[in-house]
Amino acid sequence: MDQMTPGKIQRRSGVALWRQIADRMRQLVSAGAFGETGKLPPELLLAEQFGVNRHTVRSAIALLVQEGVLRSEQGRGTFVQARPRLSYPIGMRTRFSDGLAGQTQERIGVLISSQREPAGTAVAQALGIPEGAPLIRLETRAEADGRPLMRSTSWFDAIRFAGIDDSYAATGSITAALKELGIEDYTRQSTTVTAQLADIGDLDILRLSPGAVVLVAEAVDADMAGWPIQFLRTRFSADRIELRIGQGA
Amino acid sequence: MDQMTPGKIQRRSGVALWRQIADRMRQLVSAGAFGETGKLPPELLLAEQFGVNRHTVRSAIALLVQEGVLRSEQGRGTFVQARPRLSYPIGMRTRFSDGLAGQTQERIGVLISSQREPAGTAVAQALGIPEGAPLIRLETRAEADGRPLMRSTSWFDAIRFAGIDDSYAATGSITAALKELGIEDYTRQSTTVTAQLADIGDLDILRLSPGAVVLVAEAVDADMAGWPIQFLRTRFSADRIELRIGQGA
DNA sequence: AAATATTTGTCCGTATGTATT
DNA sequence: TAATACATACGGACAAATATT
Repeated sequence: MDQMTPGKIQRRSGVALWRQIADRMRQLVSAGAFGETGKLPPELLLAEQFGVNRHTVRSAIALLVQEGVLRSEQGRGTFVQARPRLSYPIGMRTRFSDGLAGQTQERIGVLISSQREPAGTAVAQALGIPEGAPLIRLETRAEADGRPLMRSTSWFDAIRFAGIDDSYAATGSITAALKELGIEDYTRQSTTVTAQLADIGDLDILRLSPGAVVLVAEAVDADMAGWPIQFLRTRFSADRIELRIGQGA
Repeated sequence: MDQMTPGKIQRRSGVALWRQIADRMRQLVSAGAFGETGKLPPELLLAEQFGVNRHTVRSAIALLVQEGVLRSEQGRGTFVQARPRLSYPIGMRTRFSDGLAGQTQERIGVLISSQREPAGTAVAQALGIPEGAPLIRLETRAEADGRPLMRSTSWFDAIRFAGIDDSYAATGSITAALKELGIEDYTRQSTTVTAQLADIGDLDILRLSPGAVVLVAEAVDADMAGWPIQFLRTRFSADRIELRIGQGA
């Protein structure tokens, strides 16, 4: 498939032309079209390729500039601003901090909220505990390069892991928090990956705009004896990340 | 997160209200809201919850009916039509036919097109061959339960695997086609997963509507000696599938 | 079995938003 | 900036099919 070919835009599809074009251009940018220089064709040429008026292309570019994907300079042109996708390894020893080491400068894990709640059906099954058992649920967000990258919801046994919310808040890392609670090591037991349109919470927490895509990974971690210790659901901003399986992960 | 809460709809966002509502309802359906019966609240109630007119909700429902997600019956109500997500295992021995065995009735692999082309940078690197080396590219589509589930582009060394297009067309299976060419067994070497909005080709081949999401898996298969034999890029309709890693995959 | 209430399907007209010229 | 065409969204009214009493 020729990635440079803009492709036809669909009218009366319920999505405004300028938004369709913005979505397509976001794709093109993350696919590395526009080459080394990152310079986009002039607006008039883009308008012609998409088969729309220049005003419509300008609306699309305005959104992408606001998102930080593009940068416009009067008289010079429009340029790609975004960095390449981060590569997130998934495997037996999946850990956020290790996985992205070397790919990004600052990495910050922030505790958004924590609360106690009884185990629902899905979580209880994943953790191998009775339904209704007391759990601690952590809502966290992680940033890379100064922008939100993913948000996670994780569930722990409230008795065995009492105080993990405070430990996480202090360390900003699940691995470190578990270590404070006596878990020296753990492994990933299973991971399930799906993809969706970003929901309202994603738009807010990950600072996305409507129509953005999120990768959703649900995983179970177990201690070295094989007992499940946490169930977590992580939502990644799909534009910024790829999940890598195998290859020494 | 309360899955039943419709969430706020944004006006003037470049996405029509009926499409935002359709996207949200598609999510709710695949999250298993609407319970065992699969019966949706009446249009008037939905309209009230979303804060729009009944006609707007009807436009959203009309799209989902056309997609096969919902089914409307005059006088009775509107019901969930979609089946649960298929679960696709990713691991050393990933194979389409084995992976989905037992989950779906009919499974058909169709050859859309094939052609010879020189190796591009990415493919050459993945297959460990010189750039510009002759390749055979296969475009295929697979259906499950009578609806398109995924489409794949795969690249093979044109010399070693001459005639694989005919073999695939005849058998409808990569595994079978490779066996005809003397490859008795092979393993998955690596997989990379991303997610995007469906592009024009996806909309056409997978029969999706604009705003749909696709899971993209890029993988390298190697023979038992560890030599790469194929590079493939598979695009799954994200609504219909989840990728499962670990757990005996 | 009959009357009533619910729920989806269709039609009208009008106001606003989007895209082009 | 203004004029035009079309898509989107709303409100109301009624018909048709089904469910309830």
